[in-house]
Amino acid sequence: MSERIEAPLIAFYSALKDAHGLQHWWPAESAFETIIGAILAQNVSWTGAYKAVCALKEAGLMDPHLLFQAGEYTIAPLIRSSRYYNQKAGKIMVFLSWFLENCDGEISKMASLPCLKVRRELLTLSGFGPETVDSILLYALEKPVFVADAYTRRIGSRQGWFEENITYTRMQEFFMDRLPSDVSLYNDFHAQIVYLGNRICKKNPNCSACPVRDTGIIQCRYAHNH
DNA sequence: ACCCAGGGCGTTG
DNA sequence: CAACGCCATGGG
Repeated sequence: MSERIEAPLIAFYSALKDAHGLQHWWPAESAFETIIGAILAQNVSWTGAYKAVCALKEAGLMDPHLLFQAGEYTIAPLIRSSRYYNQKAGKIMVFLSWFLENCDGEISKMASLPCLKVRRELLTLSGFGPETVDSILLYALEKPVFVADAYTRRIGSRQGWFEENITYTRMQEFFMDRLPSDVSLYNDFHAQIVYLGNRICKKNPNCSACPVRDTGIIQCRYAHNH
């Protein structure tokens, strides 16, 4: 309850923002598109996920009712570039079933439901884990929910903030306990972590060219062989 | 040829 | 509980 604000964490974020600029997440034309994008972006590069988003838009299907009517076997080939496209086509249908049933396919209704209730319910859907659900809450519904991920774990542990094997929940609490409840801050903080995480070594925590600690000036795009 | 990307689930030991 | 296998594209 005593949410004291920790300056070092803010300073870390500021260093990243100063070095790389605001990331302007989530790139989408609508909140619904953000949700679909969050599903398609699971464990794949954003370029692949974004191509799939565009394919759905070009097919005129970026709409809850039309997408649901199209069915998973129609959308699967459209989203090939998002990698596990058969699974993801199924996940989209699973979400749409919930969305149409509980919100009539209207984002405003979803946003007006209690955040924790939505979080609980989405987490029961097959294919929707904490990161995807929290991304939907933060980036589509603009709820003050901090999104953690594999990069957050990697970077946070290299910073000495927590152990590498920390759970998702505890990692999320680490940030929410130390940051003001600010949607814009949560938004760009996670985006900065992803930007940084994308260009540091996955395997070598001690890579001298990976400037995770302190400034955030990037030198290592794991271009060298360890 | 390799590595890895804005995860999550099901199955083993 | 951890440690895997599975899904199955595309860019560097």
